[in-house]
Amino acid sequence: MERKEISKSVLKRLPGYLAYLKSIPENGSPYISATALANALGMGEVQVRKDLAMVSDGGRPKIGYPRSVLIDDIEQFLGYDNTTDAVLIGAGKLGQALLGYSGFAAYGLNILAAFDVAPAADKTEDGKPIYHISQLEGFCRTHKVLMGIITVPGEHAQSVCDQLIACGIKAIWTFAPTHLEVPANILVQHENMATSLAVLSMHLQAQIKEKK
Amino acid sequence: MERKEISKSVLKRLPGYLAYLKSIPENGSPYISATALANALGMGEVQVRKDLAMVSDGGRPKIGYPRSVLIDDIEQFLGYDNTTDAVLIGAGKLGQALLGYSGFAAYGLNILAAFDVAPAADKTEDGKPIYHISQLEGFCRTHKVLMGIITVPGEHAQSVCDQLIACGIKAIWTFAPTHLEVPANILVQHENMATSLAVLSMHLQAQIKEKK
DNA sequence: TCTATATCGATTTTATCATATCGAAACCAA
DNA sequence: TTGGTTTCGATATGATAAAATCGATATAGA
Repeated sequence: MERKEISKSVLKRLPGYLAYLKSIPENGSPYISATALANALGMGEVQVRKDLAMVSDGGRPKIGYPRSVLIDDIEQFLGYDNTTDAVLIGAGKLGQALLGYSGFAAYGLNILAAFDVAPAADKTEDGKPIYHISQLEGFCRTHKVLMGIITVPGEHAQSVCDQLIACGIKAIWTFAPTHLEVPANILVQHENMATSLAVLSMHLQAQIKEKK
Repeated sequence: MERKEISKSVLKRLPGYLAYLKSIPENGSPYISATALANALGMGEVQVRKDLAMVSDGGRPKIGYPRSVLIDDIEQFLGYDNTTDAVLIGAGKLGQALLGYSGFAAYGLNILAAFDVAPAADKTEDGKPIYHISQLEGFCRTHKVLMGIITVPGEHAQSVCDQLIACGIKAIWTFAPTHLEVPANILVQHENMATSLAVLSMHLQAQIKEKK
């Protein structure tokens, strides 16, 4: 399967398919059709079929896709097979929650260490080291880290972000509720709680209004 | 300002504007133009202007929008002015991180209490009560809670989700990495870490490839 | 007072994504 | 073998959002 240009919206749906495919019990048919997937996830079957066609070519009429092949194809496409290393800045509650979440391994993410301005301990409960922020650059250079995760309060996010970029980081995953200014070749993925809340809040308002 | 139909993509951008507007120091001009906002956030000025026109009409040529009025208008539109109550299920690390995050108040979200199958304590450090899951329904009914936050492991998410709906919940914010099956009138907002990671991972792969 | 300029607001164009339709391939049953 | 059914894959249509363009208006400065 050669790589094609892929739209971001397709990309965002792939993890959903993957999660569902993995949740299917081992017994039962080793095949799964795009139609079945669509029904299970409540989506249009055409869309699912198109998405799958982007990343795999194991589909056969009347049969569907072999489940294991499909899983492998999606994982390979998403890069879950070769793990990427990351550092985390801000060992507060959220930071520690992320550090302790073992599920990231399945997505090919490996958080090597955490950094903080005032480390409360030198290791997390799970044994991940916590260093002082001053050691960040040295660590990133020696381990060739390309991804940084920001879990500091909003007012320090930009400064941390600048430091990460200075350390050679190319991709940033931020949980801080502020806009980050970065050069063009750096990708910032903003995990935006405020956005989600806005959508939810909107829905509730509409519901309440409707009831009247 | 009467309410218009608004697209979800506009809705998702509003919190960004709001955060930036609030970050501007109090001194300086009390006015801000759509053009200035666009430059600051690295967006197209037309898009910003259109978005602002949806929620406010205080814009004047050559002047821009009065900052305070604009902030109020966006907040009112997003419903940040009247707080909504919520319950949180799953008092693990992530759950506690969310419980302890004081920033939600600014978004009009008030987490009343947490529930768990095995509460480790009866209160969080911040004084929020943690109850056994069996008390969920009674609590929701008496407090007329409409929003539920799910921070349990994936394998229990669907069951928790069903319970919440049975309690009269209308909007669900889930951090579990699984698809949730719900009736049509219930809104599920999936805070999808896997999706974010896919986007980041994709970017890194492209970067590495490019270098060769 | 008058002109120039910055900005808003509306309209049109373009691009992107989602949905619908159609032919081809593969299995199943008669 | 043959017809029917299911499913894939490709093409075409439609909807939605982003971008570009243009006129109108209010302020600043001459």
